Amino acid sequence: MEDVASRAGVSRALVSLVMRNSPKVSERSRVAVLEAAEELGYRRNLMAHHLASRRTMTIGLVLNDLHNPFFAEMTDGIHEAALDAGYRIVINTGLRNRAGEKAAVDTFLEFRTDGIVLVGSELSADELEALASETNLVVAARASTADSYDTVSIDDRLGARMVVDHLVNLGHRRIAHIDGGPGAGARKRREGYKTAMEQSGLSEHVRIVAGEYSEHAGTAGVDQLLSDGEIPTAIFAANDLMATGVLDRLQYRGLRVPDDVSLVGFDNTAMAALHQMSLTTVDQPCELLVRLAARYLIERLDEERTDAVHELL
Amino acid sequence: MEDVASRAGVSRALVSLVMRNSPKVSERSRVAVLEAAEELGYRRNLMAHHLASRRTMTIGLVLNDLHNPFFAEMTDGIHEAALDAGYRIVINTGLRNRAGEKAAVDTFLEFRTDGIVLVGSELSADELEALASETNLVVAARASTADSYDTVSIDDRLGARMVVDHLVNLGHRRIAHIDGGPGAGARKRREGYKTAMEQSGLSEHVRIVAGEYSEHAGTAGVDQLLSDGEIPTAIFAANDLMATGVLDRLQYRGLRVPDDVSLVGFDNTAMAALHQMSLTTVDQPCELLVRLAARYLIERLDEERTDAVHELL
DNA sequence: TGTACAAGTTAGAGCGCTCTATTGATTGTA
DNA sequence: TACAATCAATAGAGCGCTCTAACTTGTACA
Repeated sequence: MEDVASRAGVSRALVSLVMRNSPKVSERSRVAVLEAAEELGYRRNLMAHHLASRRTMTIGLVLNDLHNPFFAEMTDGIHEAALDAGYRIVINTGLRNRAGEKAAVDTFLEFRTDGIVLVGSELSADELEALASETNLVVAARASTADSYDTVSIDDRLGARMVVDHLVNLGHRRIAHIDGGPGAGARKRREGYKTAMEQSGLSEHVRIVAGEYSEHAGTAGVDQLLSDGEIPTAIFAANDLMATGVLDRLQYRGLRVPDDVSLVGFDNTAMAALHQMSLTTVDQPCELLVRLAARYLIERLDEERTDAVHELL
Repeated sequence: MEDVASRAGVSRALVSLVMRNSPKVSERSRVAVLEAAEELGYRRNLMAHHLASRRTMTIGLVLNDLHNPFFAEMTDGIHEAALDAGYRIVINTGLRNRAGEKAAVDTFLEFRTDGIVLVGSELSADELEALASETNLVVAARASTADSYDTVSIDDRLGARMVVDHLVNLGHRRIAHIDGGPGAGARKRREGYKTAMEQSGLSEHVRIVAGEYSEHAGTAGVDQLLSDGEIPTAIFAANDLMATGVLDRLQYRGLRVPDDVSLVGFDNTAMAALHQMSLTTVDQPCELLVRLAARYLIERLDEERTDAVHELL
């Protein structure tokens, strides 16, 4: 910066102003500085910039599992929303386990990103509280009423109920559920399923198989459902990724969908829309979810809002 | 750090040593410092750390398109390889266009990541050279002979030839190709297809439809193939993501796969293995590709190798 | 008792930038 | 012509850490 300054015949401070697009620089100086920088191949050092300004203009995005298209689909929306507000996004993946998620979060805390957006977090309520006390936090796709961070989520319970109602209307009674284990929203989907079954007078048919948000859990779930007891006429998989595994396994075992067994997923990923899948599923408005998440975080950053917002879609 | 130091009854420098796990700190001091840090909720500032040490121990990973499972599948491998060597990974997506990729790269350059791994880059040879002169660079899934950066890639031409040979062996003659446009390796796959067709005496049946590495290009490609001329008996899609679109569209148009039309993809993503897809495809050893990429970058960083390595799988 | 050496610790400069307060030049107004 | 107001530019301290070189201790040995 010193070199650029002397080459342009100005002070170091002025170079700094030019690099930050300050309006109070004469056109003449601006051009001189930019030319000098170009000639010297100067590129400002973000480390130093951030250290001195105490802002990084960067948002850390932690995605639970990049293998799940649901998360991949979220990146575009948040990228745009952030860019519009002058922020940049850096992504890290939780590798679908809490330790991985913590490591991802720690990276961002040490990098001092201005805020963090967690999508589909598996952290406990206490851990989220602790995190919120250290940075600006928005949690997407996982509801909460905490007052130290914002959340944007969908009504998982309602979604599950819609699935059950839909299947019941089609005449199904033996409706099984393969759950999402520790996954975000999984508990509520399970509870929603259970409540809806009971309210439809199908308590005796409630059948829940333990799983997680992965394809493999879907295949394993099918094996378990077929190995003991009566074969259900419909399966409600806790998310689309799992449903993919379920579909695959059912066909492998010689069962046709939907002729022999009906299948419903959750998330409405692009995958579900494919002809060869034609999966009935519950739509999660990814795009909206993530745009709102970005907006709330930016509100915290730019308008210094501190009271929590909780939006349930 | 000053506060932690005085609370632990040591100097700031010692706290720094503890934070960096230096071996030359007595157990007594280490414990005292860690306790003090814990009590004060101290977390070292990576910005300052990196500024002072001139190392970030971070590798920037630029993935061309997160929607493509091929890229998502690469993250796990590189994460592990990096972690083993004490580096961390930060991801950015190129949003499948050059401007987006440049922005992603610029972020990393300004952050001063120790090196950058580009997967499926669409940048020009000149741009890559320029980039390599500013940082340590490894390019995966895109071959080159440049001597300023390393590459790890597969033989796209051979892959394409294998596809054609396979289809010819099945008796196909009207084999069409929907290409990957500006995508990494797309040109070579196209050329490989063309050469193989010619060598099989099928020059007159060479038919290439312009596309790109996206699902939508697959559907559009099918529409074009069906709208004019004779319907091909086999379609070679430049990658699996495209093949998904092709499959979807063929079924929509009432054509069965493989009964009416054979389909082959490229990449061997998890998607292709699904029963309802059962896609014939060309395997790209993602895991290996990315592990080697990480290894070569780390060699540059830790062993200060500067001559280029080019590995063709 | 003195010296040598290793292990543990520390002072202080420096990494590359920003930001506040201040100066100097220019313009507008009484 | 004098003074205030405005704009552009700058000096210099400071962001939170690392790193070199120097300084203490404690132990071993002559």
